[in-house]
Amino acid sequence: MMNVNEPERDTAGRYTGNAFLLAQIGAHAAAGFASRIAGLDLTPAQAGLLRLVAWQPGQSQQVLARQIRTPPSRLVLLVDHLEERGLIERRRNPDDRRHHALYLTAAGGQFLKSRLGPIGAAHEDDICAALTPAEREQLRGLLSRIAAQQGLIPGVHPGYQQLKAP
Amino acid sequence: MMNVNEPERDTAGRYTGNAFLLAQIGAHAAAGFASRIAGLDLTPAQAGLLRLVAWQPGQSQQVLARQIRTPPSRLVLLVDHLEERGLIERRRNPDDRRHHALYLTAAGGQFLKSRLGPIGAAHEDDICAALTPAEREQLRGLLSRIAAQQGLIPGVHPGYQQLKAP
DNA sequence: TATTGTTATACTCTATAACTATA
DNA sequence: TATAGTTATAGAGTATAACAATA
Repeated sequence: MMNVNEPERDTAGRYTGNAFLLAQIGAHAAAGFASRIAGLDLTPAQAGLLRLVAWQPGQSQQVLARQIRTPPSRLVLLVDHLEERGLIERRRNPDDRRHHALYLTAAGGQFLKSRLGPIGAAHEDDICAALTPAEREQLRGLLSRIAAQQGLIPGVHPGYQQLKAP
Repeated sequence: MMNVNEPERDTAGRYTGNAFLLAQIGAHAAAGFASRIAGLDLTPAQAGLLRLVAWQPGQSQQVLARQIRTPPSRLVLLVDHLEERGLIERRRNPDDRRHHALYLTAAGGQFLKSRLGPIGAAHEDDICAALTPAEREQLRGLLSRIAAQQGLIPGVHPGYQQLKAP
């Protein structure tokens, strides 16, 4: 068995451990997705927020900002863009008028279903082109367990915020 | 079987396809690695370049810049930092004095082996904590095939450059 | 004139901090 | 006084373009 103190390397000495492959393929997948949705005038962060609002309608901006680990000031700009396009809307909470609850509009729901959905499916199919359906399921199982063990929130992609060294 | 035109979602409607999981876990792994090597005063890009020079000694900056898809002007700063620390060195090519060939120094080789290596191994072990040794091998097989099919260069992590829409 | 490496400039993105309004 | 959201400012990081040396 391989020495656990040495990272895996191929015959040319290049590092090919799972962590490296995940980072490499993950960046590739993220870049590919960004490229696909650029035609929709959306950044990955905006698309992620749109999905988040769809899953959790009525949340305040503060709550959402904490979930994706981004400063509230950045969230404002993301929300601005989506609201200007009519995909989501801010509604003032009558009980506490400081809060802006976010909701998906009808157009936003339609956009999510007819535009973003197919793009996500095509992207998924492209990334997994090398694998059989059974292998894709197998991969999902392994990745899901890693994500759960690492404490990642399902469906929530934190913007690449830099982590302070402890 | 699942409709291939619909992305995979969990019971709460959250997107959990392989492409999303790869991007999510990949960003998490990259951030974790960045955090680990921050104590060594290295960025991921600098660490990647250091490894690249170790694998391919004597290459010109132009060639290396093309490989990691970064502008030559950015490479200059990365090389500057590594050279100031004595980990790599520029040598003028006597045949064509325009070229600066890059080589690992003895200190650089030592650093790679005794500092970066153990950190990479510990990181690998952390990311794969949820999996058995057999499952880690299984994952490596699946990921390697995806990387090959997607045309990713083994061991080369392109800095997160933005891809222009086609 | 073309190419390598470098430097200079400008731009984008993000975070920090000040500000307004509500409570 | 404290909190939600917003706006303003500043900083880091990166790319584009100008530049100097060499061919």
